[in-house]
Amino acid sequence: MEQAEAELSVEAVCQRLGLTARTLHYYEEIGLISPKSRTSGGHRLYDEKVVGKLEQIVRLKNHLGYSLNEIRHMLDVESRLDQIRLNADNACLSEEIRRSELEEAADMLRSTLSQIQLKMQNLQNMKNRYEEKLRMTEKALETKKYTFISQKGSE
Amino acid sequence: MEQAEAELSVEAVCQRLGLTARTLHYYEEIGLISPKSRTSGGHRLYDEKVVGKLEQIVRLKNHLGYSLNEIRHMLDVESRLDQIRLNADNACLSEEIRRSELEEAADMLRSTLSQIQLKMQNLQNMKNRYEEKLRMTEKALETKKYTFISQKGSE
DNA sequence: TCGCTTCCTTACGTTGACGTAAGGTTACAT
DNA sequence: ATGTAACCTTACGTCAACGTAAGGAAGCGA
Repeated sequence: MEQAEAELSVEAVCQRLGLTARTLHYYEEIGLISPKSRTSGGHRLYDEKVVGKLEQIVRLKNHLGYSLNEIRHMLDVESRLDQIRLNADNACLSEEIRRSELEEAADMLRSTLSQIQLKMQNLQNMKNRYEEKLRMTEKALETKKYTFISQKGSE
Repeated sequence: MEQAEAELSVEAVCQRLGLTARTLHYYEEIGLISPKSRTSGGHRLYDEKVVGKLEQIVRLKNHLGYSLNEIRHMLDVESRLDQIRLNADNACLSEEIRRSELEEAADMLRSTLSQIQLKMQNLQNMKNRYEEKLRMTEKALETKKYTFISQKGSE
């Protein structure tokens, strides 16, 4: 189906995402990512899937303030969901086991979603707060402008 | 105007916010907060203003993932704005200086707001993503339920 | 094959945000 | 006055998330 994807070197991935090699190694150490393969000499080779994962990691970490532990947890849930979906129509485990896995995943998703909801509320509050402050500051600047002008040369 | 506010001990503040004394000390060390006064023996006394500030710090840190450095920066901008507003109608500095301070503050506010905007977008994306996953998981559970029922006792 | 760059592993260093322990002082109820 | 709980300062410990340096192997264009 997919024709052999381009294999990305460490450098290529780092440049595209603004990360360092050390960061990739570290994320691999703690089980967040792993290279698709290695060269005969042991050099890591990544694919586009890893790049997408890394993008998500960066967003979750930098913009949303999740720790790498939390992120791993979230990614684990996602991959387990994919896993379940994969062998859903395919080979079959016990119905009960599959059910409980799905329930667990759903719970995690709901909890994550409520966390996100909370964060959004906080962000909205912050936004309102700072917008108000900005309005006041701009208003102050407006009035100052007038006094400034009227001082320099009236009319 | 304000009648002497209740003075809060370290313990009182910590209990209300779920923080430790060490945290208060640390925040004081790095210039985030400071006690309103001290007892003759050197014990710290806080007021309600500090509590509000701490609440904001906690929100910015835990929910929005800002570092204490970034937070100090934001609080600095806010307090400088208050400062400007205070001696706005009161004693007067040079108009130009005041203007440039206001401009600077406005810039910082705008940059902070755009950061917040970005975070909200990211959060919205995450939310959509996880809602979709949740929907699919729930759908899977629904269909499983039927097969489960029809297996056990049809009708 | 040579030279240069990229990459490997191993391992110690660093920074932020506190935790924790020590040794002594202050506040307050009895 | 006294016990004890809360507090003080000083200082070393810790954990996450990498940075950085060392010494050597792999890739690769000329």
